[in-house]
Amino acid sequence: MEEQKYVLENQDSFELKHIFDCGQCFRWNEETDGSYTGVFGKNVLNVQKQCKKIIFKGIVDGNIEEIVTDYFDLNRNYLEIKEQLSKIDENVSSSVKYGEGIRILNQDLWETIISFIISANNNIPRIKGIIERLSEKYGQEIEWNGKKYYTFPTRQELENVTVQDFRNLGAGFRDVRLYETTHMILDKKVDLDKLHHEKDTEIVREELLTLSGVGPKVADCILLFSTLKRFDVFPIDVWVRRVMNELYIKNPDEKKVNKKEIEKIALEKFGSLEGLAQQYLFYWKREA
DNA sequence: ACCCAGGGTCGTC
DNA sequence: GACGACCCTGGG
Repeated sequence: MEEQKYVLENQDSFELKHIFDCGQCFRWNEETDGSYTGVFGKNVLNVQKQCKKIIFKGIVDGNIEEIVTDYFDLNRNYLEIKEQLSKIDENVSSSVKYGEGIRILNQDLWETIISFIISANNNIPRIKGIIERLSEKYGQEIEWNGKKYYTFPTRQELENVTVQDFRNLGAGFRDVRLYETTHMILDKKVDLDKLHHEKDTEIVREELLTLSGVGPKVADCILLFSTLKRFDVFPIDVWVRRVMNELYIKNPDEKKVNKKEIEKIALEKFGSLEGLAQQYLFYWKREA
């Protein structure tokens, strides 16, 4: 395939570091020139920002403008969202200012499910390593500029992968979960296409929770970061627990903070934008 | 050397 | 509903 290029001018709310380091994705890496390269779908893409210009180029399966517009959520008005969130209080306002260039990517549902099962009780360097090895071993190779990249394996490509194979990739105790979930999806015990057509977030959530290795936190991440794209969820991890406690609850023993209490406050304060609020607060707290 | 924590989930009580 | 166990890696 031929390299394609697309240039975007005067795009607001688009900072590479904010988008790729806010914890929503695991396959984007910074180059020495400050640009980022990543693999998604059958695409290998490099993104760089020069002043107000954003330059996308790479090996892309389809029309680059359409693919980029969809993946980077370019049709959504983030200025309006940020304005609404900033009205809530000083803290949210600071966090929004800090991560003003965040965009929530439209990532493939299957890839997001597997990636966040791997993320459980794990750290980011290791998560990235496992996903990279998984792709190298079972995905398709794409060569670009003399470098080799690998697509994230499809569910069919993982059909014959054993529990031990997952363990050998370094997945640890998540091996069984990955195996079971892969087969539940292959057997359509959970039908990913149907999930996209279901409107009620709570029903989709219940369905995701039947997957092995998917608990409340992982389910919410899948809902927020994949093409399911729900903002009425609030993934609670150690960082969000920390920041919510510091800002609103102020319990001296952070671990004792009740999840229900966090959820209640989040819903009251952030309403239907709670997923986005979570992301700004998470990025703010974890980076600073 | 040793301990701890990391974008949690699961089985057991 | 609370509690410990779980694989593995990096950092103090």
